[in-house]
Amino acid sequence: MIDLRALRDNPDAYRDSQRKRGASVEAVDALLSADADHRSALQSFETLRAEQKSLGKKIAGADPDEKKTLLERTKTLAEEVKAAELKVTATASAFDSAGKAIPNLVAEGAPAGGEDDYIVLREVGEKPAIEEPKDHLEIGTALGLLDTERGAKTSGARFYYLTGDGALLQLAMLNLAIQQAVETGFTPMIPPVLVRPEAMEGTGFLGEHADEIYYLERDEMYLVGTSEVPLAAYHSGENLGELTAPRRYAGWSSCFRREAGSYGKDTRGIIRVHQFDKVEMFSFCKPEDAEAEHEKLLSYEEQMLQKMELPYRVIDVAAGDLGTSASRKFDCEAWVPTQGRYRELTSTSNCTTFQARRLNVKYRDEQGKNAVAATLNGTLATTRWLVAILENHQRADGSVAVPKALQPFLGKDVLEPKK
RNA sequence: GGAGGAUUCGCAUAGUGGCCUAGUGCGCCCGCCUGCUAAGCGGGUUUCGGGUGAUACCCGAUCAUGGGUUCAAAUCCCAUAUCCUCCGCCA
Repeated sequence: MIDLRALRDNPDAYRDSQRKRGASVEAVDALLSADADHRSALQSFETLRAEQKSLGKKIAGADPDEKKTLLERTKTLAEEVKAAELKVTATASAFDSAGKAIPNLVAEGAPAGGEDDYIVLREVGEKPAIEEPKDHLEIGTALGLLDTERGAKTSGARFYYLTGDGALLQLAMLNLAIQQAVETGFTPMIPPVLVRPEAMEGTGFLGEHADEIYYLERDEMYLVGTSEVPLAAYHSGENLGELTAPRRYAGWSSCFRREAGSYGKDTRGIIRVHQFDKVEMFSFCKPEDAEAEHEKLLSYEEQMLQKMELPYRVIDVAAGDLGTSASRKFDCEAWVPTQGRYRELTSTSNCTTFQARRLNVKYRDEQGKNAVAATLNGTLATTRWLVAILENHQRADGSVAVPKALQPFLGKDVLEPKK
């Protein structure tokens, strides 16, 4: 939910933002007029209601004769109040949907345009020179790390088993991510992955992502596509107090995505799957600290990528490719040798107060007033990283070198083909 | 799956149709008193929205949520959610 007061003050900023996203500029004016309608309906209701209340008070203390005449009047008034209230309900819901139609205000520095209009901020690391590289599926299968055939047998396309050292490799990576998160002041969390509609709604995923989400109809619950959802909802309806430093959480969870509309895309291997595991960073902070916190989250992501010894680049995602809640987003993309291109491994978004306004997360500002907090999220490791690790660290003899940082967790420095 | 109980301000509680403008205690904030501290004394303290780009003032909503009854609902009725206790089933 955007800041309505800010929109009233400066509608042009929101029109510009919509333009940058390639979204509807008219939506801003639709919201403004819905707001005006709602406020005028609210005022007539409140006036009538005030009259009704004061009459009610008179009746309580009136003598019988007086009471009778007063009752005559209140009866018609009760009708009017009811009608006015109905109108308020209607304008409120129109206003509400008009409000939800507007995504977060795009940050000033973010590039305008669509998916391909990102700006490359930097490239880090050396792309490995591999003659005839094998892809991660071939390597993973040969080394007994990965079994997509049996995954499909059990659960269908886009499911897989991580087996043996493959399972250990993922656990090692996620453990390292949690360890790093704890060292940098995050509280580790293992959250619920089934959530109620309010949690999904509050994080803004039921809008554009609705098709992507698994829904359990019998229980009215959703399977989360990221632990961002339960982490954001963790403090919903709460006041976090002074919030002198960002409140940071690192969630470890399985993530579930329907991948509707991606038929034929990335069907090979585990680049795009229905279920994967992830360590996700999530911060609550003061709005004025959000930009600095965003840089921090990005730097933690880069630290993890460097520990995995992966060549990567950082992109500043264009406005049209931002999620509903994000005002700015940086992705880190790792080099994938067999594809000859960079693929997204992490994504960090600054949601400013957009998400927190929906979830009703507040803090106490310097004047002691309640104000809406800012939220940010970022990826620290996911199953997809295994793709980049296997492909970049493959060696001519068919083995895969284990990044130094993972060796203590894995107990070995190389993954050999099984004999 | 079944039976019962609960849900009121940050916390604990009072409140069974109009005198509830929701009381009290704790906590918190301001002040007084005190050579310090504690105690004591006085005052303030739900949240959200509108009037209204306003620390004052006025109005409305808010007693888990949504409906209903009524001129009038924290209070009565219905549904839902959550928590607790017990019974059944069970990985």
